[in-house]
Amino acid sequence: MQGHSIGTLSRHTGVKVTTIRYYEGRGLLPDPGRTGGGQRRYGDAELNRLSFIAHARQLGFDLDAIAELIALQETPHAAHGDAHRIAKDRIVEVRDRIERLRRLEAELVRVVNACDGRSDGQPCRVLHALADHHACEGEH
Amino acid sequence: MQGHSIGTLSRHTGVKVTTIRYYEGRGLLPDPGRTGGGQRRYGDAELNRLSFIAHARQLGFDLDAIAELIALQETPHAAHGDAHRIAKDRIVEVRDRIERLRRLEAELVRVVNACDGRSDGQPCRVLHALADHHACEGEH
DNA sequence: CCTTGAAGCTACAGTCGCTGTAGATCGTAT
DNA sequence: ATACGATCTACAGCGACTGTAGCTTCAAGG
Repeated sequence: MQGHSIGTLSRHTGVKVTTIRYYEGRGLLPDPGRTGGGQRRYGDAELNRLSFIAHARQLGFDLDAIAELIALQETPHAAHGDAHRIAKDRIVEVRDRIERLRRLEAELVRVVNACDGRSDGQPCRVLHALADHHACEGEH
Repeated sequence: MQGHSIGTLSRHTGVKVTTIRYYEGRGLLPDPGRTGGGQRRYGDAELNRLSFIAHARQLGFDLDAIAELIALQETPHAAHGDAHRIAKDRIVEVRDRIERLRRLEAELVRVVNACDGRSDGQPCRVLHALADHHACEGEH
């Protein structure tokens, strides 16, 4: 039977079979053709779309954003601004997340250093430091 | 009636009322005393524990790790090594996450730059760049 | 004392993005 | 013809909550 099976798509994209079916249910992939026995068969267009979805997911776009990007692909007009907006929003999100994680790291280091190197009978300072939010510099 | 209501605890810790009840169900908070009418009343010990949980959550510990940390608090012996291990594991996780996000940011910037500044009638390069994983430097 | 309105109660469904299961059927190589 | 892996549907479960419905209780004002 011609076309790619769902497993072939999975192997090519690294997206699990169950996840592909889930994407179909979410409307991110069109209903594919079926064999006489009811198994899905895909063409290259579906393979490309799935690659697009997989890559966008790896970049942290959520499925709604990806659906929006796909819709933009279908209507090439006026897609410029919108696609940029979505991608730029994502950059802002990522930068924000990096910043917060950096503060987190500093705080965790503080917590661990509160006790490191000691091994006397005292209760561990790590636990105390965790309870004590006031010692944090800046919010997180 | 003496003691803090669940709403008071919520206000002091920033943890939502429903979340406090959820923590109770998960065993992170003990079953509190109740008024004659069945409402929860808390003492300062519970308030402190909830603050601990809230702070640890902000630092990204999951509820299982927090349960483990609480158990360590109850048995001060031998808690040193374990508490340090948990916290240090978390630092490693956070650093790893920062690194991956940094690669992500670079990739997103690449995607946006693929088109930025142009506004002719061409289909947007952002969408093309998103489909094209091969152009990524390094994995993500 | 009585009313009112906010706050609390339980129980359960929904969120997101899958993942895992059960039990059946299909496709293909030998 | 048979065996065996791949695929099918349908649904439950994950983590960490959040939201809803339909109640009851508490505390303050009149």
